Amino acid sequence: MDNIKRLDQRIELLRPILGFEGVTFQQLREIADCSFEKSYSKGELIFDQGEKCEFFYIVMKGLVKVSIYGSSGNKITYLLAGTGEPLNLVGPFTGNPRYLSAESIENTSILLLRNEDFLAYTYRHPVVIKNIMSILGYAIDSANDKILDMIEKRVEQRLIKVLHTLQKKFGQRLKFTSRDFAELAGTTTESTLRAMAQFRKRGMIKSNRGEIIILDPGFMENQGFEVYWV
Amino acid sequence: MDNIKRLDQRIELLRPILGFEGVTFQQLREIADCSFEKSYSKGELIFDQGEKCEFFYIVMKGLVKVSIYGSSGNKITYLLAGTGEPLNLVGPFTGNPRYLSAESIENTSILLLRNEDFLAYTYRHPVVIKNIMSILGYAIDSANDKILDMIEKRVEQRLIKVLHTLQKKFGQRLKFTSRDFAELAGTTTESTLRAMAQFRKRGMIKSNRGEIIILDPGFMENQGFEVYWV
DNA sequence: CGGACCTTTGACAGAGCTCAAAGTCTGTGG
DNA sequence: CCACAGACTTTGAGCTCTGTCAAAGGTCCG
Repeated sequence: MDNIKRLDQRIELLRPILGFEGVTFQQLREIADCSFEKSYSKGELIFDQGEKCEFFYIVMKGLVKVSIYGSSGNKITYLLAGTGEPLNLVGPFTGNPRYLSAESIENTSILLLRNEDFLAYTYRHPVVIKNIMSILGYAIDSANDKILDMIEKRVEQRLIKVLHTLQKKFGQRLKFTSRDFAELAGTTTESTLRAMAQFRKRGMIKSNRGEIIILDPGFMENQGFEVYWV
Repeated sequence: MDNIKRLDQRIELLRPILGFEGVTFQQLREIADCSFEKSYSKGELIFDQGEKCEFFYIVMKGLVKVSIYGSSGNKITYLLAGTGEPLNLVGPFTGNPRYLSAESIENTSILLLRNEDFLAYTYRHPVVIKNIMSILGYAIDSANDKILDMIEKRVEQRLIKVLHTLQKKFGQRLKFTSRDFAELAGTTTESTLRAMAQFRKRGMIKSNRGEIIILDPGFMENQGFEVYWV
């Protein structure tokens, strides 16, 4: 049956995340049972800031950008979530709106769980709570780190850090536009393009429309750069 | 007995925080029983970044500044914790080091609980988990908001926002140095001093060494400024 | 084909960081 | 009780990074 197959897929998606490894198949099945899927095409809005949170979202396929808009049209990217990554860890607990919006940047399918279903389950597994706390800790540390970088690092250095971060997560071929990089580094598209021109001159990268290829992965590694958490 | 009195104090400290209201006296007593106190004089380091976390810290009396240091000596303040406020919500769950250090900025006494004691207790009370998640959510949103403000707001505006925030928390008389304000707004002492000179000219504030008095609280209220979470 | 989006580059201006020097306050220790 | 070192405040001058505005060409999609 196709339905069974689908359920299996969901179970395999859930198992490796948040500490669900230790959980029995039967239990995972229960939770997978009351989940459902939703598809979004490239560029579609998944949720917007200020909306109440009713569901817990996990990316099944594709790529999602979670970001924040400033009052003068600026935007920063807070999280890039791929397969198996959750979009909103806090929301299900409070149900309250957050200052985050999520947008698919590829064709994406999302697994949704009602808050209650996710929570009922979570409360029974301390290790899941622990892992969520740990992730939120990283998120906070990373955000604070970015604030510091805004103060003491220049655009170029922040961009190298962004490239390094993305390389660790996605490999050497990064299919993002300069605007995407700018939103990650907290700068403008123009400054990003200028910096990229520099990097190209130095032989650090190669670039086509909508993608950057990192030529010398070792270089950034050796710089002693920390990575952000995205 | 003095000991009984002390225990009562601790219980009264714990009750209003994190959703412990609903908890019976007996249970609070249990947890207060295995806590202990520690005193720090002004300017003392309570914990440093990179240390493992063994205890959950709550401020009993005084004021604590939780901050992060950058590689070139910069520093930003992440949290100002007064009576009843916890210093490290994530630490007890993971035990892992964070990028945070805490320093008393008044003579302070802290209530400490071993991670295990705090957690054992917490896991039994979903409302506590929920409240912790909620606080962490605010912390993340606030940090992201600060990043946006670093991009699109000028030093003056960020400082007004900081003053507004502190006013809400501490009232019109703010006993902080310009360096403290700078660390909150993500700028330098000099720029802060210059901005404060402006505010003084405009009749918004009055200032002495080590304190700022906000003269027109309504003004900031009406500006439609959001506040940070500190 | 046309519009939308992305890239590229130039010129310019200004916010604010840095360095510097001097004055003021405070509390610690002799 | 006084002196002095350290911390805080104040203000100036200069410089530079980078955001803003602008113009033009390339690419993709409907």
